[in-house]
Amino acid sequence: MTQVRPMRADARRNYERLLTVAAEAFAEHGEGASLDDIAKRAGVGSGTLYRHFPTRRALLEAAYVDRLEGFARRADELARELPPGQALTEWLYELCVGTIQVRGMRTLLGCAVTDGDSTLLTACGTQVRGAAERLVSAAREEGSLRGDVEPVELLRLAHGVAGAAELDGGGGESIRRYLTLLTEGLRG
Amino acid sequence: MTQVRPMRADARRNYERLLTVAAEAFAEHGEGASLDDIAKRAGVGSGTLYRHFPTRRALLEAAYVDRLEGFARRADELARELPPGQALTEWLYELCVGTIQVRGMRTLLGCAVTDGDSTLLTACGTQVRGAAERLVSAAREEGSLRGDVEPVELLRLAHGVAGAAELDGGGGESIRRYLTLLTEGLRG
DNA sequence: TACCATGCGGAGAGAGTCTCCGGTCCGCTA
DNA sequence: TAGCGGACCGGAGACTCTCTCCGCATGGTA
Repeated sequence: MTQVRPMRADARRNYERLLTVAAEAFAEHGEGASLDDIAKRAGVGSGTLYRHFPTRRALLEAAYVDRLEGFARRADELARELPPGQALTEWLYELCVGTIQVRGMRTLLGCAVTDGDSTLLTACGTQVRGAAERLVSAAREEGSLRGDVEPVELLRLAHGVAGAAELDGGGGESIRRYLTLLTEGLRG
Repeated sequence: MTQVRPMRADARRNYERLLTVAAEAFAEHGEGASLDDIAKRAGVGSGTLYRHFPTRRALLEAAYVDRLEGFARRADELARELPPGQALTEWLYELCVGTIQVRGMRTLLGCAVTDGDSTLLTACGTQVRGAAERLVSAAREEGSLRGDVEPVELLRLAHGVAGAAELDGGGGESIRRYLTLLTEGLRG
């Protein structure tokens, strides 16, 4: 927005390379992946990495914003394809799968669902929350979702379900199971 | 069990000191607390720390086994004091509170609920799972819990709920809310 | 072509982990 | 209660990772 001057060509190149490598590294080693190693694999000095991304968090966010935005878009797709209740369930499922598969994304999605302090993340957290709101209100209207659940509560519960499923080994079946329990409740 | 020879007095003293300090440090700084710092605060060299506890994990486990065992004992207390359904709910609540309050315990409880590779943890994980089983079967018999929930699933869900509540700020109210949603289900 | 701000890279300080081994001191025996 | 052997100690130091700093290279512009 306030990007007055465009990045120099070499800078832009390095920036992109870092993002690509970082996404791989975080997916592989989790969010603790070595930053110097990422720099090395991207063929740049560590100074360059830290200039573009002052903190580990900044890099993590930048590497995954597009996926986070992807979740938001996916919500609207599902809303078009399925009846509200199913769309919501399916979206939560995909959210959980994504959270587990891409190891570095766990925390990130968690934060996107909290009052963030990062502009970048806040922006796309807002998109995700917006998507959740649309799905939730449609499902409510249909009568398939209880009236008093806040969208953000649902997102946090999904995050929790992903955590639970991860303890199981993180397969899609575990996620489905825990989502079912959550949906239907535990009562006898 | 195969501890033929008792520890020498000074060794035992150091061991105990390390445990005390470690529990404090982990509670305060999370499981990433500096080990050398723990050694220093306990007044021993880092060599001593690593001799007693070869890995961070070993120390973390040793520092919290008693609390984990405490959870198991607490289950039986609650079973005596309250009707089965309530006892279960209350236990899960306390489990979540403990998980959040003692920062280092999060992962630990998670692992206690998975097929562990540590003898120490497996032992007390078994206690916790046993306690969960007793509460679950009582609640089932009473008819307040659906018949197809495995105790271990419940433990993992509780872990997830703690995660969700932590995103909220981790207050007791959040935990209660999420447990309620889980218990009653999300249906409209 | 020449200029210079933008951007680069990697040396190095700082913090943490973990090992190794010379030295200490506990606890047993006479 | 002195003396011995081995269990146990402590901290120096090698290694890894993070992050900063600054002399140097280079893309964009005139």
